[in-house]
Amino acid sequence: MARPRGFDPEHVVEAAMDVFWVGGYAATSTQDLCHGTGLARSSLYNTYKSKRELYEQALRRYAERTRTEQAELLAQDGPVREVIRGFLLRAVDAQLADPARRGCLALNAAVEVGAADEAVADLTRTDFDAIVATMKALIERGQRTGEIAPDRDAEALARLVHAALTGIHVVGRVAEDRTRLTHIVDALIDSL
Amino acid sequence: MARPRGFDPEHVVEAAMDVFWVGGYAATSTQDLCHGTGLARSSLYNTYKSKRELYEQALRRYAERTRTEQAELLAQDGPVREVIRGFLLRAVDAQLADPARRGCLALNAAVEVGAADEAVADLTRTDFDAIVATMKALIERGQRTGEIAPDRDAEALARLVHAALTGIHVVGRVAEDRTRLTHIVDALIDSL
DNA sequence: CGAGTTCTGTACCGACCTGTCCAGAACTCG
DNA sequence: CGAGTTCTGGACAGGTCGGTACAGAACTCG
Repeated sequence: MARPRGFDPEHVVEAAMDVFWVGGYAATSTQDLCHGTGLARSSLYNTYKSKRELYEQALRRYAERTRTEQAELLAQDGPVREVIRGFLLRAVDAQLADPARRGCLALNAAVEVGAADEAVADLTRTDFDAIVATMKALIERGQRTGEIAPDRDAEALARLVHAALTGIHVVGRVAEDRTRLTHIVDALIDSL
Repeated sequence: MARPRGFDPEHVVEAAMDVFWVGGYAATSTQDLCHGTGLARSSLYNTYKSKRELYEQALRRYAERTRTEQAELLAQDGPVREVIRGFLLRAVDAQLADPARRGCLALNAAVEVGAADEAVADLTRTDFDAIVATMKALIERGQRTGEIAPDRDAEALARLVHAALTGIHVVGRVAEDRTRLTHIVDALIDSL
């Protein structure tokens, strides 16, 4: 045996995730990552083979987080329109409360590098699809309980809900007032 | 008098816009810009004071383009739901036909740099608001003609339409199939 | 406590980054 | 045609980039 690592790799990925989340991929330097994770260059490169690979790990970590959040959402009971409204409003509040306006890491990644990098594109697609799947399940539940008209296409509707979420995250990146965001939620819930 | 410029500044901004559109801000180098515009470094820096300033000019140029497009859209007659559907479907087709999946420059800018740069944030907000204003006007027209229920909040609905558009542009950056995008359009039009 | 292994701080590498500079070409106008 | 002005190509500058190398510290285990 030998000297063990002086850090927890999980925790490092989490820290790196935050750094990328705030600064994006290209504008984040390896020095920023060292600073954010508390590791020295050599430790970083000894553990992850490149900035790019660490970014992928961060995206994977984020996707895990999304999955657990979505599972919790699915476990909520009560009127599904309220569940969805609550979900979207939490996104609005989180966005406005965050001084860095980080939004959604997967969305940021899709927009900044997704078009030029298939691996990243794939990761973000997975993340998006997880949300869509949850929304679809909720909508179908609503159709069974009679809350939502049964003749509507649940998957299409789910993708509209996801689009509303992207709107919140995109506009929320530059919006200073709450109305621009709550309008999206109100109009969407009114449309279900 | 003296030697005139060997290039058209308007045309240069347009070319720079395309370069930034494909590569984003941070990942685009000044060399890329020289290559894309056909100018030498000194000519670029003699005309625009920095990469950053050229980016702003590109965003301004893009906003102009958006304004004329929106004006044309508003001039279209026929059922407003069809006008809106056509608008969104054109966005879908443009996205899928574009091998670089550029999406919307204003959105890309908002997501990549908007959170950290107030000037850019302001430009993108303006761009977004132009689209929302058009959608609101169309929806109000639909309410007058009886196509759309008059008790619905036209502005909120307009922001939902814009959110649908952001969804198309974001998901379209990484999507390879058409359904993910057309679902958004279908569900939205069905909700108006 | 000593041998063996792994981790880590620091220095370093070449490449590329944005932005500047300047000499000479190109052009206008009197 | 010549004087005066502006444009342009290319070299250059200082800094930062992502990534590597290595020597010595730190730790485990026999």
